[in-house]
Amino acid sequence: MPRPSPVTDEVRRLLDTEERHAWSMDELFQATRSSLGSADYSSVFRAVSVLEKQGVVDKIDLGDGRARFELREDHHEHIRCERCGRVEEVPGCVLDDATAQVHNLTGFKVTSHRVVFGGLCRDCAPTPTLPGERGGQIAST
Amino acid sequence: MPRPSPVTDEVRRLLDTEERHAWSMDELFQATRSSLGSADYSSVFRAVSVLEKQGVVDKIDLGDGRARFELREDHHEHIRCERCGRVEEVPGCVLDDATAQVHNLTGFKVTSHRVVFGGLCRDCAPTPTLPGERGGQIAST
DNA sequence: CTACGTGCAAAGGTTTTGCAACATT
DNA sequence: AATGTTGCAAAACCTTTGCACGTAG
Repeated sequence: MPRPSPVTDEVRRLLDTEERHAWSMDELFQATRSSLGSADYSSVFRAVSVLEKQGVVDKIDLGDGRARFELREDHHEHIRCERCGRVEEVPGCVLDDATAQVHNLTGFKVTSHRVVFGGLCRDCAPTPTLPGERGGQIAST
Repeated sequence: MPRPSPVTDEVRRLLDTEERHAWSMDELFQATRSSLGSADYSSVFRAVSVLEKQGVVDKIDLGDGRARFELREDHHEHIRCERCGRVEEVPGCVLDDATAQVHNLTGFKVTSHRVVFGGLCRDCAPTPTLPGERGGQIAST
């Protein structure tokens, strides 16, 4: 395997950095290009795709029209500023006390929340012997 | 204002129908075209956009890559079958007992959930006099 | 030579917009 | 005439893929 993988390496390094969460493809692309001087969008895309397949990173959708990626770590939710788009992490699982909790944990003034559950409907669930049980794709608790 | 607005009227009628929730643009388009015999995608799109601006419908993102629309009614979440894509409503706010609750309410075998809070970060929140406090929207844009 | 990472270009899918034609007020 | 609705076509976005080149093993 070719040794020089500047793009892939840099993408991995960036993701490992705690500075930012939920990187969008463009942010990752710009950052990589900035670090290396140049880089192609598709290369960054493929690098991230590989990391995703390897289970190293998760692809998340915050509802702003672009995919975001971050290291697969502890379970947590996200909070996105409706004005500037800043995205931060909401540590732990706060599906309980919700908003108040979130405010305490992030300092954000919570104005909305969006929840989407995933599962198998009545028609799909009763399937004879599930191949291997599909775990939560997007998020799980 | 022109009286004949077949597309807009039909879109509105369809949305008023309880039969389906979270219509995707394509579903709305196909249904409208089916009812009227013909209709243009952009016309349906604009009709929905107007309804959205008027606050009659909400645009929601279930994370499946397409926008969905439904009448702005009581607060509720959604659950989407990971196999067939069927989307149904999860009545009430179940941010508390979460999964168990959802299962009881929908019959779906809940395998995942995705939560995204929206709000104003520390830098944006301290803005002079907020227009009128935004209630729990759905956040998009 | 073989395998893989990269760059370049282009394709796909969905969401938006420009513009002219039309019908009703 | 004025205005809002449509249809048709094309643009804008973001995501994804095909292909050829180049390098290290």
